[in-house]
Amino acid sequence: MRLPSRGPRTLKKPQIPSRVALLDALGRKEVSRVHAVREILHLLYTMADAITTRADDYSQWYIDIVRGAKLADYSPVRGCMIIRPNGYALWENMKAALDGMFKETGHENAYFPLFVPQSFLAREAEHVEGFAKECAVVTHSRLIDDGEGGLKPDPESEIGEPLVVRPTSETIIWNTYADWIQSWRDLPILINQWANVVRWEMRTRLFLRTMEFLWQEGHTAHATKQEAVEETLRMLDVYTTFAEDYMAMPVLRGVKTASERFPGAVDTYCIEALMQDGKALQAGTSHFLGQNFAKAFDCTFQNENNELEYVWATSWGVSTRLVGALIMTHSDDQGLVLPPRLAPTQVVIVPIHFNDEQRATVLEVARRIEQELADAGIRVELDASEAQRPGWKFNEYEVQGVPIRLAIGPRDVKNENVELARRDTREKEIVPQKGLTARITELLDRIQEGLYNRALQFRQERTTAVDSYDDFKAALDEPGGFVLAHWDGTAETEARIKEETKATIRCIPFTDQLRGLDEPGEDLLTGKPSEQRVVFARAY
RNA sequence: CGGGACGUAGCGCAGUCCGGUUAGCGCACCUGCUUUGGGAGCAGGAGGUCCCCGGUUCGAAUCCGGGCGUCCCGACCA
Repeated sequence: MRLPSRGPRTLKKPQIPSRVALLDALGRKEVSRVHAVREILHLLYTMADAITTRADDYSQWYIDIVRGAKLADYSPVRGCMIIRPNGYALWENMKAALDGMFKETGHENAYFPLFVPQSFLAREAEHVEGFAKECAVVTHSRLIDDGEGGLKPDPESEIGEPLVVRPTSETIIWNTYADWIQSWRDLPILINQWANVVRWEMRTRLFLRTMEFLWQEGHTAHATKQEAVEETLRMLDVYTTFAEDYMAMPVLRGVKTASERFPGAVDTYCIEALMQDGKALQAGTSHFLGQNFAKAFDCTFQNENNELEYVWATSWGVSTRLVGALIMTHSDDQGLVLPPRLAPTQVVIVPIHFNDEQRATVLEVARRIEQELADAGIRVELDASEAQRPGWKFNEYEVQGVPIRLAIGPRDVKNENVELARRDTREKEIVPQKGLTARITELLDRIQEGLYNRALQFRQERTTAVDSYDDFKAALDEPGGFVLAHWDGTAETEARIKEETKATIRCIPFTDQLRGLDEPGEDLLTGKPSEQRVVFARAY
């Protein structure tokens, strides 16, 4: 049973069956029972107020979290979402951390156009094939009265060559790089852009799959293959560090198989995370593009030996999908759980008082603590609003995933204590005001580490190595998650396994992650030789 | 694209079968009082082109025709 949560929602909950449907199900003579059934359902739908549990319905739980924590709304545009301040603050914190790491590794930010001439997209054969089916295309520049009180594109205003709303920017960027690069002295070019992209998708899942999303895309140009490959792997390392140190989300690193590769890439590397429902989520990708785009856009340079060579390329990106990954890695049935390093608010203070006199003394202490924490660089918020009562606030901040909550009431003022509640374990304790800042600084670190360890343990419990197809199928259901198995390297086998089990090869992992399991073997299905195990999973 | 359901206040719904007071209920919202250590109580209040167009009728949320939109299942996609 799914129950609606508090507050306005545009989301349609499952609807109570109509009278007609119930009459069909129960029989035409059961009119009174039909009324009773609908009455009961109606009561259940309106009286209770909870986030759907993960065990009950995982995808509904996810939607309840996103909406309950006010991260995003559905929009009037099908397939698009509205990122609310809470969700955007998370993305901003991710951006800030990543942007710093990009700068540290020598990258600069720039901005390229939203619109890509249609002909650009057609230049690289695999690239077109990969993206052509999901492009939004602009063909007109003007609206006119349609004579029926509405508007329509002015047929007179049809623009010459249609413009594609960028699904990714390789083409327009390489068209530009071709102008910028003549000599080996112009290389490398290390550019990143923060942007939105549009991919015309059928299904929507907030943050995980929407038509428009926000991301960063790095595009680099190099003089040698080796340098480009090194860059590709360097950025994969940056993503790994970000995922593990900031998001507290362990990831597997590896390279994609040919069928999962980015259209136009020579090699696609990825980090893969495991969500709580046992499904894998690609959390970031880094592509070695070889000379494919350089050739498509005739981008050459003269090397030190006065020879003309094509430029070597990389591109790499992460998107607002990471917000979805964050949710599904840590959150519980009470709501969002955020790692302190990314939490927009790390500590919330809730004052409790029964009269004006108490209000004054409680707030005085609360403000002093707020100031001390802020001075220590902690993101702290004092909620002194009288619009809601303390109990309501407790719940609200729990749903929103604030890592630490402090409650201060008259009792605490008198005893020079505060009540400290941590979101990750839901433990509460009374602690002295003295030394509070140091305690909280240390606790935030411990929470960050604890979340990572919990997620890592979860992943380890759901990573299985198997050597037979029967075991493989069993492991996908129980315990689920990542299944390490041998594969003969052919697309045919990969496709057949996908067809039969819905599992795909998430990556061919770097072998340092396969401690003790890096022996060669034989393919599950065909028995043909395999150099190493690959990671299978059902995926988002 | 095929099959099914739905469209009434910000949200969730009742009322429609069988046409007839001023279209109701819960949540949310506004005002006041009492409250406040885990989603407060009471009282008062505001909020509606009943998806749109046309028809039948003395009278349409309700019946009829057409249109639009949304959701679910399948197909497709990842």
